[in-house]
Amino acid sequence: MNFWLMKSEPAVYSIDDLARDGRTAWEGVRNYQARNFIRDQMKSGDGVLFYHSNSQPPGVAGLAQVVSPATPDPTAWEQGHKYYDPQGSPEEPRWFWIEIGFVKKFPQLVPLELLKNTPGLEELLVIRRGMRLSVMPVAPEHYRIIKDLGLGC
DNA sequence: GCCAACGTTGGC
DNA sequence: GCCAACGTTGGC
Repeated sequence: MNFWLMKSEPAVYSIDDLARDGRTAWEGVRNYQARNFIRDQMKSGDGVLFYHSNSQPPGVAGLAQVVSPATPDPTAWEQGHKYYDPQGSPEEPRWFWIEIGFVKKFPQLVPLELLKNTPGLEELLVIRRGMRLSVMPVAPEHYRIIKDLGLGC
């Protein structure tokens, strides 16, 4: 079982939206490194930290889990779609998505600032300068620490 | 709104 | 294959 952090702008899709929908397809990943994580490593049951980016303040808003295997992202060949990519096709898919399911919204958001100041999280990727991946791996120990912070343990 | 960091594109 | 230009991300 692996653990991940996935970024979303809450103005676009928030943890509350996920709570309402129950599950959602993570469409629109158009970065090869993130694509490779999705396609090659994400498995049903993997734990997900749902991160709110571009918000006040940014931080981890709750927990989700992977609920589907990776499948081709069909928005890539929808002409006119925001995520349309003319270089892909159903025969040779270039981009993939997984679906995530809602697990829990934290009673209060774990702000980026707290992640930076929590001992044991020094190596967490999301606090690194210039780390812009929308999907990134999280060490099991880091996941546990952040989950405990979020749940108030 | 600013701007640093980074990925991608495309001319050569 | 190099690298400048450009677009995007995302914290501040």
